[in-house]
Amino acid sequence: MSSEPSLVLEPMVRRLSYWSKLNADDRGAILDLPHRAKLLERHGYIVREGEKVSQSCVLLSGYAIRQKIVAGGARQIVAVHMKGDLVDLQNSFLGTADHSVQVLTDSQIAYIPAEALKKLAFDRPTVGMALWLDTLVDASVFREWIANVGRRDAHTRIAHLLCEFALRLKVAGLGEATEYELPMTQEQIADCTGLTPVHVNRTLKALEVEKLIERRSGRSVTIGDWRKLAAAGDFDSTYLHLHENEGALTVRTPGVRRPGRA
Amino acid sequence: MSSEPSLVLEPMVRRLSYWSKLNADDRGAILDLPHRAKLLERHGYIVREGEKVSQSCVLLSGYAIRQKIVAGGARQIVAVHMKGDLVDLQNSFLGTADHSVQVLTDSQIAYIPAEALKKLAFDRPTVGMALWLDTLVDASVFREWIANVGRRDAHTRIAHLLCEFALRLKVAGLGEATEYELPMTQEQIADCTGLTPVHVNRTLKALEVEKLIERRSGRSVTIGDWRKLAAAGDFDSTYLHLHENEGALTVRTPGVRRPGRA
DNA sequence: CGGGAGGTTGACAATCGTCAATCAGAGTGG
DNA sequence: CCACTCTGATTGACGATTGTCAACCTCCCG
Repeated sequence: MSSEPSLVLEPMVRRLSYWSKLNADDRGAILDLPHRAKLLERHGYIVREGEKVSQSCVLLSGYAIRQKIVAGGARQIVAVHMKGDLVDLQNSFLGTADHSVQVLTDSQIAYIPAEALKKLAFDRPTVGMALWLDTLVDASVFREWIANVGRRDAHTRIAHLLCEFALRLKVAGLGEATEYELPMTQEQIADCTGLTPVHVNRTLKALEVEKLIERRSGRSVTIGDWRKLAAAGDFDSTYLHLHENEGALTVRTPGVRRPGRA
Repeated sequence: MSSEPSLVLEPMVRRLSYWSKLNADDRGAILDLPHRAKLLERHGYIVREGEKVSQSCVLLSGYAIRQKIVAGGARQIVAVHMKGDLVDLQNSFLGTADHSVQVLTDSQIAYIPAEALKKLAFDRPTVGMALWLDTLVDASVFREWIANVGRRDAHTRIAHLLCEFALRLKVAGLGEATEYELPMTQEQIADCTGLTPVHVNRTLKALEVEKLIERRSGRSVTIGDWRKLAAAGDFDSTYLHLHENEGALTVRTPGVRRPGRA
């Protein structure tokens, strides 16, 4: 750690601190990572599917999504990211991007060479483990999304998504869990949930009529009754692997097994 | 490497060698990992959702699945694993299992303490990187499954699954890519694809009528025309991150973008 | 030979998609 | 300040992919 480390990568430090106790040297080493900051406009691509990638990317502000396009042109969003998230470890270590990453809003990002990140990971096991855990939690969220899209109906599916955002925004320090600004259009929600925009619209309306959520101007969402919404969304925060206290909003639904399944 | 390393963990060495060039010391270190081998009977659980986990697990023979149960008892299978796969890095490093892992057939497994694995990973960066890449590829497969379940119709979805198995079995050295024994019942295929067993049955029949696959006694599947099946399944092997030559069976479907998507 | 798991098939229901029109709000330029 | 435009939200009518229910069949195994 020479002289004055830039504080640009601070959100990344914050994020990784969540998984491991980092000492001053660890933090310094992260802040000292070579990086290239950039302001990306709404709808800009961080990476495109199929590209060769050698840089990783941290989201410093704004929102981003990962998406895949299937035959026929339909889109599936496979993840949503917010401030501090390492949005491209996945692609960069594997060399070829198997999906695209796009920002939803004007966003500040910082590119970090994958090699530098790799070196840091193995020079400092504490940081390395934090990075690894970060990717493992991403994977856990992917699994939950498979279940969400595969085995829940539209109503449950959207309620689940709203619960996930609520908790993640709170953990990221971006707002209250029960009232937040959803950075997505209904079409984008549809692409997260494997539904159509029309059906999303109807389902949101239904959730509002049931008083599980309220909507005002723009895309603000207020959760009327967290417990009811979590129950409606079959939401159990275990998969987010939050620290004890932060999953507190959660309702645990005991897993009822369908009788007679091998 | 002391005396005679046991060869029990050989499938794990083979698997990790796929991602990094391991030297003799690396291989020796892996084989020397403390482990407890076990024969698990069909339908046995390696881990159950919600349990505390401190052991990782390697599949030495047989097949295993990861699954989640949603409200109402429906099951979603989120991954299928075969010989050599590290089936529980995901759960063990995170401490609490967010999903269950179950073997489909009688299988030999070996438990490895997560701590030992972690130590190995950071003592030997080459091995560490291989382990990390292994988890990143798992994550890539999860993403593809989200897209599969979210945005493809039943016909495409099942064709895609059959293609994935074909390639993975071949890479694992478990058979020819164009003819293999599917270790799953139709109900399990349904749980992989978010469909019902009845619909899976009809869809398989349709694939057979179209001569994309043949079925004989038991669950053997023969792929009639790989290119056609891959096209029908919108299958592009990029997401498996195989080495150049091994994705050769693949057909690349150029991503047609739906017009006018933000 | 009986039992059971899994595979097949038909009739019918429903969730969700498609198509298309209309509406509301934000930004832009004259 | 006010048309104009564009994106996104909303709604209705209708259609289809997929689910449900239930029966029956087939094979395997003790």
